[in-house]
Amino acid sequence: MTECYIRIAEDENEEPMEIPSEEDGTLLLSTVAAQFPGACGLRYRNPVSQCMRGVRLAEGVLHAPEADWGSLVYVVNYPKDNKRKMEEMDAASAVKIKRGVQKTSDLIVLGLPWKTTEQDLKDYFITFGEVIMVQVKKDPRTGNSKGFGFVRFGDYETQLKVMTQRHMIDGRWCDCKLPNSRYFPEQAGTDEPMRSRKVFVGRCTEDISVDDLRQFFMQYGEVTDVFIPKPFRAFAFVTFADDQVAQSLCGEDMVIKGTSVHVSNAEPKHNNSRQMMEQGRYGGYGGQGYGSGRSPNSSVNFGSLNLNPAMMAAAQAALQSSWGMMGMLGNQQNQTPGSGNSAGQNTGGRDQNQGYSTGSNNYNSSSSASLGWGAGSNSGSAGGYNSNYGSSMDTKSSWGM
DNA sequence: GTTGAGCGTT
Repeated sequence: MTECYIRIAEDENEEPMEIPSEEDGTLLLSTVAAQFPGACGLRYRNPVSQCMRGVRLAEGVLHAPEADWGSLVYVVNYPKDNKRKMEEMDAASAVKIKRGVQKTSDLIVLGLPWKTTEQDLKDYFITFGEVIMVQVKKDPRTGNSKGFGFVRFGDYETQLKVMTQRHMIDGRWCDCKLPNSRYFPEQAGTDEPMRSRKVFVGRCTEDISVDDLRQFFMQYGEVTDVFIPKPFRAFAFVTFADDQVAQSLCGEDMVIKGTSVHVSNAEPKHNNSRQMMEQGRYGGYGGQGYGSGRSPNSSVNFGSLNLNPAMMAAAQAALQSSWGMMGMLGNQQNQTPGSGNSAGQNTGGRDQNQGYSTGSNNYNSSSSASLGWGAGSNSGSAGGYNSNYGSSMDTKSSWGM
Protein backbone atom coordinates (compact mmCIF):
# COMPACT_ATOMS: atom_id res chain seq x y z
CA MET A 1 0.00 0.00 0.00
CA THR A 2 1.26 3.44 -0.82
CA GLU A 3 0.59 7.03 -0.03
CA CYS A 4 -2.90 8.23 -0.84
CA TYR A 5 -5.59 10.68 0.14
CA ILE A 6 -8.42 9.57 2.37
CA ARG A 7 -11.85 11.15 2.40
CA ILE A 8 -12.89 12.19 5.85
CA ALA A 9 -15.90 14.10 7.09
CA GLU A 10 -17.27 15.23 10.38
CA ASP A 11 -20.59 13.63 9.57
CA GLU A 12 -21.85 11.25 6.94
CA ASN A 13 -23.75 14.00 5.20
CA GLU A 14 -21.01 16.58 5.37
CA GLU A 15 -18.65 17.45 2.59
CA PRO A 16 -15.58 15.19 2.96
CA MET A 17 -12.05 16.51 3.14
CA GLU A 18 -9.12 14.65 1.61
CA ILE A 19 -6.36 13.94 4.09
CA PRO A 20 -2.98 12.42 3.21
CA SER A 21 -1.85 9.07 4.52
CA GLU A 22 1.69 8.12 5.44
CA GLU A 23 4.00 6.53 2.92
CA ASP A 24 3.07 3.04 4.10
CA GLY A 25 -0.60 3.74 3.62
CA THR A 26 -1.42 4.16 7.29
CA LEU A 27 -3.02 7.31 8.60
CA LEU A 28 -1.84 9.13 11.67
CA LEU A 29 -4.51 10.14 14.13
CA SER A 30 -2.59 13.36 14.54
CA THR A 31 -3.07 14.11 10.86
CA VAL A 32 -6.78 13.71 11.30
CA ALA A 33 -6.75 15.79 14.44
CA ALA A 34 -4.92 18.55 12.64
CA GLN A 35 -8.05 19.06 10.55
CA PHE A 36 -10.56 17.87 13.12
CA PRO A 37 -9.28 18.94 16.54
CA GLY A 38 -10.18 16.54 19.32
CA ALA A 39 -10.72 13.59 17.00
CA CYS A 40 -10.00 10.26 18.63
CA GLY A 41 -10.71 7.84 15.80
CA LEU A 42 -12.55 7.07 12.56
CA ARG A 43 -15.51 5.00 11.52
CA TYR A 44 -17.17 4.19 8.22
CA ARG A 45 -20.29 2.55 6.88
CA ASN A 46 -19.65 -0.93 5.62
CA PRO A 47 -21.10 -1.14 2.09
CA VAL A 48 -22.12 -4.76 2.54
CA SER A 49 -23.62 -4.83 6.00
CA GLN A 50 -24.62 -1.16 6.05
CA CYS A 51 -23.35 -1.06 9.61
CA MET A 52 -20.92 1.47 10.93
CA ARG A 53 -17.47 0.03 11.49
CA GLY A 54 -14.58 1.34 13.49
CA VAL A 55 -11.16 1.82 11.96
CA ARG A 56 -8.36 -0.02 13.70
CA LEU A 57 -6.29 2.32 15.85
CA ALA A 58 -3.04 1.31 17.51
CA GLU A 59 -0.76 3.77 19.25
CA GLY A 60 -1.99 6.70 17.25
CA VAL A 61 -1.87 4.97 13.88
CA LEU A 62 -5.03 4.26 11.90
CA HIS A 63 -5.00 1.25 9.62
CA ALA A 64 -6.97 0.81 6.41
CA PRO A 65 -9.83 -1.67 6.88
CA GLU A 66 -9.04 -3.56 3.68
CA ALA A 67 -6.08 -3.61 1.35
CA ASP A 68 -6.47 0.12 0.94
CA TRP A 69 -8.71 2.93 2.11
CA GLY A 70 -10.85 2.85 -1.04
CA SER A 71 -13.19 5.66 -1.88
CA LEU A 72 -15.30 5.39 1.26
CA VAL A 73 -16.01 8.44 3.31
CA TYR A 74 -14.71 8.05 6.84
CA VAL A 75 -16.38 9.81 9.71
CA VAL A 76 -14.54 11.38 12.61
CA ASN A 77 -15.06 10.06 16.14
CA TYR A 78 -14.90 12.42 19.07
CA PRO A 79 -14.50 11.49 22.71
CA LYS A 80 -17.24 13.95 23.55
CA ASP A 81 -19.73 11.74 21.76
CA ASN A 82 -19.27 9.24 24.50
CA LYS A 83 -19.79 11.79 27.17
CA ARG A 84 -22.99 13.04 25.62
CA LYS A 85 -24.37 9.55 25.37
CA MET A 86 -23.47 8.73 28.90
CA GLU A 87 -24.97 11.83 30.39
CA GLU A 88 -24.15 11.79 34.07
CA MET A 89 -21.32 9.35 33.75
CA ASP A 90 -18.02 11.07 34.32
CA ALA A 91 -15.11 10.88 31.96
CA ALA A 92 -13.30 8.45 34.18
CA SER A 93 -15.98 5.82 33.88
CA ALA A 94 -16.40 6.52 30.20
CA VAL A 95 -12.76 5.84 29.54
CA LYS A 96 -12.82 2.65 31.55
CA ILE A 97 -15.81 1.35 29.66
CA LYS A 98 -14.35 2.30 26.35
CA ARG A 99 -11.25 0.28 27.09
CA GLY A 100 -12.90 -2.75 28.61
CA VAL A 101 -14.16 -3.92 31.91
CA GLN A 102 -11.17 -3.63 34.17
CA LYS A 103 -7.79 -2.16 33.58
CA THR A 104 -4.69 -4.21 34.10
CA SER A 105 -1.51 -2.99 35.72
CA ASP A 106 2.08 -4.05 35.88
CA LEU A 107 2.93 -6.85 38.28
CA ILE A 108 6.32 -7.19 39.89
CA VAL A 109 7.88 -10.62 39.49
CA LEU A 110 10.04 -11.45 42.49
CA GLY A 111 12.57 -14.19 42.84
CA LEU A 112 13.69 -14.64 39.26
CA PRO A 113 16.82 -16.66 38.57
CA TRP A 114 19.70 -14.52 37.44
CA LYS A 115 19.73 -16.18 34.08
CA THR A 116 16.10 -15.56 33.22
CA THR A 117 15.67 -13.27 30.22
CA GLU A 118 12.73 -11.19 29.11
CA GLN A 119 12.05 -13.73 26.40
CA ASP A 120 11.98 -16.47 29.03
CA LEU A 121 9.49 -14.45 31.05
CA LYS A 122 7.30 -13.89 28.06
CA ASP A 123 7.43 -17.55 27.08
CA TYR A 124 6.33 -18.49 30.56
CA PHE A 125 3.55 -15.97 31.13
CA ILE A 126 2.00 -16.27 27.70
CA THR A 127 0.63 -19.63 28.79
CA PHE A 128 -1.73 -17.68 31.06
CA GLY A 129 -2.99 -15.21 28.48
CA GLU A 130 -2.04 -12.27 26.35
CA VAL A 131 1.15 -10.62 27.50
CA ILE A 132 1.49 -6.91 26.82
CA MET A 133 4.93 -6.28 28.25
CA VAL A 134 7.72 -7.95 30.16
CA GLN A 135 10.82 -6.49 31.77
CA VAL A 136 13.76 -7.93 33.62
CA LYS A 137 15.43 -5.25 35.70
CA LYS A 138 19.16 -5.21 35.15
CA ASP A 139 22.18 -3.41 36.45
CA PRO A 140 22.71 -0.63 33.93
CA ARG A 141 26.45 -1.17 33.94
CA THR A 142 26.94 -4.91 33.93
CA GLY A 143 23.64 -5.81 32.36
CA ASN A 144 23.13 -8.51 34.96
CA SER A 145 19.63 -9.26 36.10
CA LYS A 146 18.65 -7.93 39.50
CA GLY A 147 16.45 -10.94 40.01
CA PHE A 148 13.12 -9.26 39.54
CA GLY A 149 11.05 -7.91 36.73
CA PHE A 150 7.64 -6.78 35.64
CA VAL A 151 4.87 -8.20 33.53
CA ARG A 152 1.68 -6.76 32.14
CA PHE A 153 -1.26 -8.82 30.88
CA GLY A 154 -3.95 -7.97 28.40
CA ASP A 155 -6.81 -9.18 30.54
CA TYR A 156 -7.57 -8.44 34.13
CA GLU A 157 -8.73 -12.00 34.71
CA THR A 158 -5.31 -13.21 33.67
CA GLN A 159 -3.68 -10.76 36.03
CA LEU A 160 -5.78 -11.99 38.94
CA LYS A 161 -5.04 -15.60 38.14
CA VAL A 162 -1.33 -14.95 38.00
CA MET A 163 -1.36 -13.00 41.26
CA THR A 164 -3.05 -15.77 43.19
CA GLN A 165 -0.44 -18.44 42.65
CA ARG A 166 3.27 -18.96 42.78
CA HIS A 167 5.30 -19.55 39.66
CA MET A 168 8.10 -21.95 38.88
CA ILE A 169 10.29 -20.03 36.47
CA ASP A 170 13.60 -21.53 35.33
CA GLY A 171 13.79 -23.60 38.49
CA ARG A 172 12.83 -21.07 41.14
CA TRP A 173 9.57 -20.17 42.80
CA CYS A 174 8.56 -16.63 41.97
CA ASP A 175 5.79 -14.37 43.21
CA CYS A 176 3.81 -11.84 41.21
CA LYS A 177 2.34 -8.95 43.13
CA LEU A 178 1.18 -5.43 42.68
CA PRO A 179 4.30 -3.34 43.04
CA ASN A 180 4.60 -1.02 46.01
CA SER A 181 5.27 1.83 43.70
CA ARG A 182 1.77 1.75 42.39
CA TYR A 183 -0.25 4.79 43.17
CA PHE A 184 -3.86 4.33 44.13
CA PRO A 185 -5.83 7.45 43.36
CA GLU A 186 -8.91 5.91 44.92
CA GLN A 187 -7.11 5.78 48.23
CA ALA A 188 -5.32 9.06 48.04
CA GLY A 189 -8.10 10.86 49.82
CA THR A 190 -11.82 10.97 50.16
CA ASP A 191 -12.31 14.28 48.46
CA GLU A 192 -10.82 15.16 45.14
CA PRO A 193 -8.04 17.63 45.68
CA MET A 194 -6.55 17.33 42.26
CA ARG A 195 -8.18 18.92 39.31
CA SER A 196 -5.13 19.24 37.15
CA ARG A 197 -5.32 18.83 33.42
CA LYS A 198 -1.72 17.73 33.44
CA VAL A 199 -0.39 14.26 34.22
CA PHE A 200 3.06 13.02 35.03
CA VAL A 201 4.29 10.18 32.83
CA GLY A 202 7.01 8.21 34.54
CA ARG A 203 9.37 5.49 33.33
CA CYS A 204 9.66 7.01 29.87
CA THR A 205 12.49 5.82 27.69
CA GLU A 206 14.49 8.03 25.44
CA ASP A 207 12.91 6.67 22.28
CA ILE A 208 9.49 7.94 23.28
CA SER A 209 9.10 11.29 21.58
CA VAL A 210 6.73 14.17 22.12
CA ASP A 211 4.84 12.99 19.06
CA ASP A 212 4.63 9.45 20.38
CA LEU A 213 3.12 10.69 23.62
CA ARG A 214 0.71 12.98 21.87
CA GLN A 215 -0.43 10.32 19.48
CA PHE A 216 -0.86 7.78 22.23
CA PHE A 217 -2.76 9.96 24.67
CA MET A 218 -4.96 11.50 21.99
CA GLN A 219 -7.19 8.46 22.17
CA TYR A 220 -8.42 9.55 25.57
CA GLY A 221 -9.10 13.18 24.78
CA GLU A 222 -7.66 16.30 23.27
CA VAL A 223 -4.02 16.80 24.20
CA THR A 224 -3.04 20.43 24.55
CA ASP A 225 0.61 20.04 25.50
CA VAL A 226 3.40 17.50 25.83
CA PHE A 227 6.61 18.29 27.64
CA ILE A 228 9.75 16.19 27.87
CA PRO A 229 12.50 17.68 30.04
CA LYS A 230 15.93 17.97 28.49
CA PRO A 231 18.30 16.40 29.17
CA PHE A 232 16.52 13.12 29.33
CA ARG A 233 15.14 12.34 32.78
CA ALA A 234 12.83 9.41 32.11
CA PHE A 235 9.59 11.27 32.59
CA ALA A 236 7.27 13.63 30.74
CA PHE A 237 4.17 15.73 31.24
CA VAL A 238 1.02 15.50 29.16
CA THR A 239 -1.70 18.12 29.42
CA PHE A 240 -5.27 17.52 28.29
CA ALA A 241 -7.97 19.97 27.40
CA ASP A 242 -10.24 18.27 29.92
CA ASP A 243 -9.17 17.76 33.51
CA GLN A 244 -11.54 14.81 33.85
CA VAL A 245 -9.70 12.96 31.15
CA ALA A 246 -6.39 13.67 32.86
CA GLN A 247 -7.68 12.51 36.22
CA SER A 248 -9.20 9.38 34.77
CA LEU A 249 -5.80 8.21 33.62
CA CYS A 250 -3.94 8.81 36.86
CA GLY A 251 -2.64 5.69 38.49
CA GLU A 252 -2.62 3.70 35.30
CA ASP A 253 0.15 1.84 33.57
CA MET A 254 0.29 2.35 29.82
CA VAL A 255 2.44 0.56 27.27
CA ILE A 256 3.91 2.92 24.69
CA LYS A 257 6.30 1.54 22.10
CA GLY A 258 6.80 -1.53 24.22
CA THR A 259 7.68 0.44 27.33
CA SER A 260 5.54 0.45 30.43
CA VAL A 261 5.03 4.00 31.55
CA HIS A 262 3.12 5.10 34.61
CA VAL A 263 0.64 7.93 34.67
CA SER A 264 0.12 9.83 37.87
CA ASN A 265 -0.74 13.24 39.15
CA ALA A 266 1.68 15.92 38.15
CA GLU A 267 2.99 17.51 41.29
CA PRO A 268 2.24 21.16 41.58
CA LYS A 269 5.14 23.17 40.37
CA HIS A 270 6.88 24.67 43.36
CA ASN A 271 8.14 28.14 42.66
CA ASN A 272 6.88 30.33 45.40
CA SER A 273 6.54 28.06 48.39
CA ARG A 274 2.85 28.71 48.86
CA GLN A 275 1.94 25.51 47.16
CA MET A 276 4.38 23.55 49.27
CA MET A 277 1.88 23.74 52.10
CA GLU A 278 -0.47 21.52 50.16
CA GLN A 279 2.17 19.00 49.22
CA GLY A 280 1.17 16.84 52.13
CA ARG A 281 -2.00 15.57 50.64
CA TYR A 282 -0.80 15.61 47.07
CA GLY A 283 2.39 13.58 47.27
CA GLY A 284 2.73 11.42 44.22
CA TYR A 285 2.58 8.14 46.06
CA GLY A 286 -0.30 8.99 48.29
CA GLY A 287 1.96 9.13 51.29
CA GLN A 288 2.64 5.44 51.39
CA GLY A 289 6.20 4.45 51.87
CA TYR A 290 7.85 1.41 50.44
CA GLY A 291 7.24 -1.95 51.91
CA SER A 292 4.91 -1.29 54.76
CA GLY A 293 1.25 -2.04 54.72
CA ARG A 294 -0.86 -0.16 52.27
CA SER A 295 -4.52 0.73 52.27
CA PRO A 296 -4.29 3.44 54.89
CA ASN A 297 -7.76 4.66 54.08
CA SER A 298 -9.39 1.33 53.74
CA SER A 299 -11.92 0.42 56.34
CA VAL A 300 -11.69 -3.26 55.50
CA ASN A 301 -9.50 -5.36 57.72
CA PHE A 302 -8.08 -8.19 55.68
CA GLY A 303 -6.09 -9.53 58.59
CA SER A 304 -9.00 -11.52 59.87
CA LEU A 305 -9.43 -13.36 56.60
CA ASN A 306 -6.16 -15.26 56.84
CA LEU A 307 -5.07 -14.44 53.33
CA ASN A 308 -1.66 -15.19 51.97
CA PRO A 309 0.32 -12.38 50.37
CA ALA A 310 -0.92 -13.20 46.91
CA MET A 311 -4.48 -13.05 48.11
CA MET A 312 -3.74 -9.79 49.82
CA ALA A 313 -2.57 -8.51 46.50
CA ALA A 314 -5.77 -9.68 44.91
CA ALA A 315 -7.72 -8.05 47.67
CA GLN A 316 -5.84 -4.86 47.05
CA ALA A 317 -6.83 -5.12 43.44
CA ALA A 318 -10.39 -5.92 44.37
CA LEU A 319 -10.59 -2.68 46.25
CA GLN A 320 -10.20 -0.87 43.00
CA SER A 321 -12.58 -2.94 41.00
CA SER A 322 -16.28 -2.81 40.75
CA TRP A 323 -16.89 -6.35 41.80
CA GLY A 324 -15.29 -5.85 45.16
CA MET A 325 -14.48 -8.81 47.35
CA MET A 326 -17.07 -11.19 46.01
CA GLY A 327 -14.97 -12.68 43.26
CA MET A 328 -12.10 -13.18 45.62
CA LEU A 329 -13.95 -15.29 48.06
CA GLY A 330 -14.67 -17.65 45.24
CA ASN A 331 -11.04 -17.77 44.28
CA GLN A 332 -9.99 -18.50 47.78
CA GLN A 333 -11.52 -21.92 47.60
CA ASN A 334 -8.99 -22.91 45.03
CA GLN A 335 -6.13 -22.27 47.39
CA THR A 336 -4.64 -25.25 49.08
CA PRO A 337 -5.49 -24.95 52.75
CA GLY A 338 -2.85 -25.14 55.40
CA SER A 339 -0.05 -24.79 52.95
CA GLY A 340 1.50 -22.10 55.05
CA ASN A 341 1.04 -18.55 54.04
CA SER A 342 4.47 -18.43 52.49
CA ALA A 343 5.33 -15.41 54.51
CA GLY A 344 8.84 -16.66 55.02
CA GLN A 345 9.72 -16.46 51.35
CA ASN A 346 10.30 -20.15 51.12
CA THR A 347 11.72 -19.93 47.68
CA GLY A 348 12.68 -23.55 47.45
CA GLY A 349 9.44 -24.88 48.77
CA ARG A 350 7.17 -27.02 46.71
CA ASP A 351 4.08 -26.37 48.67
CA GLN A 352 1.45 -25.31 46.23
CA ASN A 353 -0.56 -27.52 44.06
CA GLN A 354 -0.90 -25.10 41.27
CA GLY A 355 -2.61 -26.27 38.15
CA TYR A 356 0.26 -25.28 35.97
CA SER A 357 2.39 -27.97 34.40
CA THR A 358 5.57 -26.96 32.72
CA GLY A 359 4.96 -29.26 29.83
CA SER A 360 1.78 -27.77 28.57
CA ASN A 361 2.39 -25.34 25.83
CA ASN A 362 -1.10 -24.18 25.26
CA TYR A 363 -0.29 -20.90 23.66
CA ASN A 364 -3.76 -19.61 23.94
CA SER A 365 -2.87 -16.01 23.41
CA SER A 366 -4.43 -15.04 20.16
CA SER A 367 -2.50 -11.95 19.30
CA SER A 368 0.27 -10.60 21.37
CA ALA A 369 2.09 -9.48 18.30
CA SER A 370 2.83 -5.95 17.28
CA LEU A 371 3.14 -4.88 20.84
CA GLY A 372 6.70 -4.72 21.71
CA TRP A 373 9.36 -7.17 21.39
CA GLY A 374 8.99 -9.01 18.08
CA ALA A 375 12.11 -7.57 16.62
CA GLY A 376 14.59 -8.64 19.17
CA SER A 377 16.06 -5.88 21.20
CA ASN A 378 13.54 -3.20 21.73
CA SER A 379 13.41 -3.44 25.46
CA GLY A 380 16.84 -2.28 26.36
CA SER A 381 15.21 -0.96 29.46
CA ALA A 382 18.39 -0.08 31.22
CA GLY A 383 19.79 1.71 28.25
CA GLY A 384 18.57 5.17 29.05
CA TYR A 385 19.42 5.53 32.68
CA ASN A 386 23.07 6.27 32.39
CA SER A 387 23.15 9.95 31.59
CA ASN A 388 22.64 12.94 33.82
CA TYR A 389 19.79 11.57 35.75
CA GLY A 390 18.21 14.10 37.99
CA SER A 391 20.87 16.62 37.32
CA SER A 392 19.10 19.82 36.56
CA MET A 393 15.98 20.48 38.52
CA ASP A 394 15.53 23.81 36.87
CA THR A 395 14.29 22.37 33.62
CA LYS A 396 10.80 22.00 34.89
CA SER A 397 10.53 25.13 36.91
CA SER A 398 10.26 27.16 33.79
CA TRP A 399 7.05 25.47 32.95
CA GLY A 400 3.71 26.24 34.47
CA MET A 401 0.69 24.13 35.22
C1' DG B 1 33.14 -14.24 38.65
C1' DT B 2 29.64 -13.23 44.08
C1' DT B 3 23.80 -12.34 45.90
C1' DG B 4 18.18 -14.00 47.30
C1' DA B 5 14.92 -9.73 49.98
C1' DG B 6 13.24 -6.38 47.56
C1' DC B 7 10.19 -2.61 44.26
C1' DG B 8 10.18 0.99 38.19
C1' DT B 9 9.44 7.20 37.84
C1' DT B 10 8.87 13.64 40.11
